Amino acid sequence: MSTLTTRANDYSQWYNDLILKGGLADHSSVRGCMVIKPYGYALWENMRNQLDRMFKETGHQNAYFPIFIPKSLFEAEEKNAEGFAKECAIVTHYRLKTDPDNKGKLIVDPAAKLEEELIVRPTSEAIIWNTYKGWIQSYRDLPLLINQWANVVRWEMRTRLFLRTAEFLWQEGHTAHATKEEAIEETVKMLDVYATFLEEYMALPVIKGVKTPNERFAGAEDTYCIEAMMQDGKALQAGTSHFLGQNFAKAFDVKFAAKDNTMEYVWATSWGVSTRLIGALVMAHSDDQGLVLPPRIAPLQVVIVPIFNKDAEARQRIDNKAQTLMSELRAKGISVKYDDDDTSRPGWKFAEYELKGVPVRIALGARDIENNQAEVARRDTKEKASYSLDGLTENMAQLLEDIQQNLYNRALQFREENTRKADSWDEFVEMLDDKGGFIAAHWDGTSETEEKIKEMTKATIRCIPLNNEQEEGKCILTGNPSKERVLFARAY
RNA sequence: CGGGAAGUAGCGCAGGCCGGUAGCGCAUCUGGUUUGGGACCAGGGGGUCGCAGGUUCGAAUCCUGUCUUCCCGACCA
Repeated sequence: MSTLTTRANDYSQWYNDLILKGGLADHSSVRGCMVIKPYGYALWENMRNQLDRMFKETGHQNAYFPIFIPKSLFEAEEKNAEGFAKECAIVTHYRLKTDPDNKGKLIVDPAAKLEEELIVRPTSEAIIWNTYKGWIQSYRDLPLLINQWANVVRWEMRTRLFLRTAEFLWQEGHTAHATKEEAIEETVKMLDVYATFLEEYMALPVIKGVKTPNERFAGAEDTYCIEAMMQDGKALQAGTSHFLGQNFAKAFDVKFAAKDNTMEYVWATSWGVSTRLIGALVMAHSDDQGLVLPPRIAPLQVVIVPIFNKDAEARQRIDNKAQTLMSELRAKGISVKYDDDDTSRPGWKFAEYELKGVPVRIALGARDIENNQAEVARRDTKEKASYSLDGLTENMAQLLEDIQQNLYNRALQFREENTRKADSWDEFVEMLDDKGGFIAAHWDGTSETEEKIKEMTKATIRCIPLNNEQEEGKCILTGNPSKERVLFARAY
């Protein structure tokens, strides 16, 4: 019987409790690395499968590149290398040997030093563009649309389960195009894919936008992003899509023969989302009773809990009905579990499945069978209602859709309520400290001002929203002229 | 890398100041009664107290060193 920390009491602790007690992941004995447990991994698989489908529908293919990147390749694109240099794990040796001074222990064999160090990939542009050089000769080879599902390592100072771990799972798309326009189009297209996925499957509304130069991916010309709002009013960058220009093509000398027989550098994009999305999901929808998972990606959509009593015949009737119901639901493509485990009681199960965020719970007892009904509880609102057993399957399919929609609406409403305009510095600071959330404010467009605001308030420019309304105004800090508002927030 | 906390049974913790050979709750196992919101009774099992030294007749406890993890900052998806 575990009690969860409440959101109001300690939001961070609540988040940690949910991940650990909800069975999504555990800390491991490796600093900053987590073990993703079956339930968490099932969630990731559902997300991954859907994204993978969407990538393929937009013409991409999967491939796999090495986890190690020779240092000389890694440093080829200077800005990219610089950006990641301070958080890289590096392989320097390839062999251990027994310690002559300490039986049973191993030491790194100094004789097995590598000629050239290998970088454990923090991102794969380098190794991929080094490979693309051999794949691209002509405009006929373009566009090249590749995605990879992989793990990467970033040696972060401070880690948090799912939100920032030293090793994480992600996908990284790496595409090559003949023209700048086409590459930009791809960048935006994939941003849209991400936004669609988050909104339709994760029930999480996002703001699409462009990063300021300060926040741009190392080596990119432009970084597009989707930003989501968590329940504590902080922003979370949920995905990025980069227009890389010709930076990597130049660094790795990837040219193609154009139709007019001239040699040109290839245009590139890269885009990714990671297991961080699971953190976003948890922080956006869950409550003090546990996880709340959107039906479309929940590992388990419906759980049937039988309420038995001493009456063996009644037990048989309940069991039969539950089995029938289960196969009907499965036939409709709904994932369902019948929990007839006799070692724990109904009340325990109710609490457990609430903790796990299962969207719908059906309780079935002798009383229900007699009345030809079932008690249905939805996780999002915790409402309970009696449903007739006739047509229950169809109603459950509809209920799952309703829950999906409700979660989205709720998150959208929350974001709208917590998005404000600030027109002066005092107002800006007050809103930030008082309410948090997104603040739309004028900014003079300089990195210096952005840095200063960050230092003073810890708020960063999350993005310049796409299709942003143009409006004359004055920078909240400097008073210099500005043509549009940008979105500020404190962020994860 | 700075600041804080913690390592004792699977999990959560007490014991430590005042040294005497380890305890509580949950979980687990056995038997039984139960089952509409985290059941109850009875019995049982499980720990070289993070690691290495030292002090002592004797160390979870005192001393020295060391490792690790977590939390808060700076860095980042």
